[in-house]
Amino acid sequence: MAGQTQLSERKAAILRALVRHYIHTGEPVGSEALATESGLSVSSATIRNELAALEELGYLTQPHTSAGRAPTDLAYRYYVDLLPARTRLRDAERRAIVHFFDEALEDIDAILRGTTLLLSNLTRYASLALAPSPRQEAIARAELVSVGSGTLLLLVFESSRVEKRVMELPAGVAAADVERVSSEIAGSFRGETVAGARAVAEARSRIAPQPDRGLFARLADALAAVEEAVDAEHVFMGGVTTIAAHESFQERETLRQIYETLERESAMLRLLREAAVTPPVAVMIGRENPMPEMWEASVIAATYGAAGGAVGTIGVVGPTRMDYAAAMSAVRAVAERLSAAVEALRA
Amino acid sequence: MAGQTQLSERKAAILRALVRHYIHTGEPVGSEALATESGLSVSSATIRNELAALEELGYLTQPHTSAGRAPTDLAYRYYVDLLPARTRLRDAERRAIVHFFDEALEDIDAILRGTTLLLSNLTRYASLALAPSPRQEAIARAELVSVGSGTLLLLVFESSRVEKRVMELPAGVAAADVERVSSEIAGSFRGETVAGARAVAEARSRIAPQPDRGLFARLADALAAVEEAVDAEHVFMGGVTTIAAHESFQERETLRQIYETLERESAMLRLLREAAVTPPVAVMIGRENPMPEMWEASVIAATYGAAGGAVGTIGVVGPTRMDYAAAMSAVRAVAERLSAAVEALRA
DNA sequence: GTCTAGCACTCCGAACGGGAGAGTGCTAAC
DNA sequence: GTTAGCACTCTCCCGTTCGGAGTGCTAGAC
Repeated sequence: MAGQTQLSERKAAILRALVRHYIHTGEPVGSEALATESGLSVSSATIRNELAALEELGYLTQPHTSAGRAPTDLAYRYYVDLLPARTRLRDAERRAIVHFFDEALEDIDAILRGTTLLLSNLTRYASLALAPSPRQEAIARAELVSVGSGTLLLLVFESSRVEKRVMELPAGVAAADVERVSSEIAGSFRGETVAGARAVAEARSRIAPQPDRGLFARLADALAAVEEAVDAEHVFMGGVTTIAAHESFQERETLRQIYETLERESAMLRLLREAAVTPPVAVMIGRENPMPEMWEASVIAATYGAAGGAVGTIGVVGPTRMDYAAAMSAVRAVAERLSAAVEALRA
Repeated sequence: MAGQTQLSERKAAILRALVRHYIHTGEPVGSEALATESGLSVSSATIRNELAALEELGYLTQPHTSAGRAPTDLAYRYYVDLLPARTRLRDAERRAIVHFFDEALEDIDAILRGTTLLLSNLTRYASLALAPSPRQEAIARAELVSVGSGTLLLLVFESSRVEKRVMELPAGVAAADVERVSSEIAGSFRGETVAGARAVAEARSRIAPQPDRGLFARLADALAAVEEAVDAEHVFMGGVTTIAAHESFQERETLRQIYETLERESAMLRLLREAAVTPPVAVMIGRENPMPEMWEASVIAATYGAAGGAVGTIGVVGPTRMDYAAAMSAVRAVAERLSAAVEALRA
């Protein structure tokens, strides 16, 4: 149960070999197999003793007395922490990534949508991408547009992202008033963040003459709503179905819960945010996850973004028995390329 | 195998009772159960004879010789075609629908997103919503906005939908030129459809003086791209996970295929389009579906939209053993309310 | 003291075989 | 045409058996 103890070199070697083996086969590993694979020249009996010790330390579990051992989350954590900082991708993977980013670098949303597909093709896990939040971003254009249904507040950010919000107008506001306020905010919101724009609108809602006053109050409300919505609205997912293929998720219920959690965008938001605090690649294994529904899954995440700009997050979700080495390098490589692509978009 | 034969009244009654029973229990139905439930006063032996005949006609299958019978797609089709045009919703369902549409009638995208959740809560099936394509819709505002990454073509439609497209500018175009063309299209695109706007841009690209000429050519390209993208980009889904709960989808592979198909937006687009040709509610049962991956599933779809405006589609996807009566009335009721809501948005 | 060979033991999972239950098809009588 | 009766078929469940995998322990070797 301790787990913090420094492992002997031999225990470490056995543990590494076991995790590697288990990730590969998915079957509990026996002492015999480890004796040949670990590279140590000791007998299976010795391995058995070490295995019992490792189980005592909390690294391993036994499904039943006469089965081999499987890694616990703690073992995966140990394994991941010792993984080399960067493993080489396969050529095919490199090519897929390069090829993708050579193509259409249109619009950030399109890129991210594509990125999720790329990532889930590379890893065979579900993948997620979070657009950089424009909270910190400067507004390039703000205006009010009259459409059939009412009046639309339109915000265009420097990253070319567009946010819109339908506003209810207070009574007694004429088209000309809307027009006037629209050209006012075109000037006064430009270069501001959403929060800044809201402050401006609030200030004006206190001092402007009617009917502008009421209009500015509504504007402040709409901006507050944009601030709220801005994070949630841009989560992209891809390959969610691929994880159904992994036999770790045999119980329908686990799978259903994971799907359901994936479907709740806000949950994913939180997940990626929490996961991606450790650069360059963050790994969250099984029960390390704050959400109990995801305790059978692991998340690998990395942030991306142009230097000095807002950051977004990408990641994959798979079974705890995951090919961490491969997934981590894939996520990392894609994040790096994606950062470059975002950088290019700004130029 | 024929299936087109007119069924005797008694066969029809038995078939109806069987389908109803099977939808309820999911178990093959025996002659005994039907004898009591069908309302006919005949013995189970008679029913057995009729069942054998119905099987011969292709309406029923037997998992094995000593099991009851289950409906084929043909039986479901027969059952659905005889369903009353409109069945009453439960009070709780009515209330859920009314309640939802009383709330936030903000923005069409938000409504549709909510609608998918509503529908899947009502039916316990996966649900889809397709936004009305703005192909036929009038442009309320068009403009060019300079952002960090380049120039953005921004189109606001009367329904408050916004489409954007990043444009590469030809060499030798100054900010002032963009400005000028932007105010020109603000006037000339207004009230046009996307196709109309493209025609305008094309015409101008032939006769305008440089540098506007090149700019209009790019504009025409961008508008063509918008036309392409406009259908695909607005498919909403909800409750995709709920269908995992239905025991009809026990084989993981079937479920995976369905998920995968649902994930392919273009496939869903096609599906809903094809499904929703028969008003008021279209039903596509099992193998009636053009895509083999969906042969284990049924789709119920209905169109919605403001009178005279573009139509969108909503629908649900569930197992062929589906509560058709309930699902059809739910889809229908939601589509009607949704039409009213869309109508209200326009006013 | 550490390692190892050997062995008894445990447990799972596949294979097997009956027995109950559900439902059929058929036959013969009404 | 309908029905009671019955033999038959098939599945599903349950208990049993049995081989295999892998363990823990002990006693001896280094």
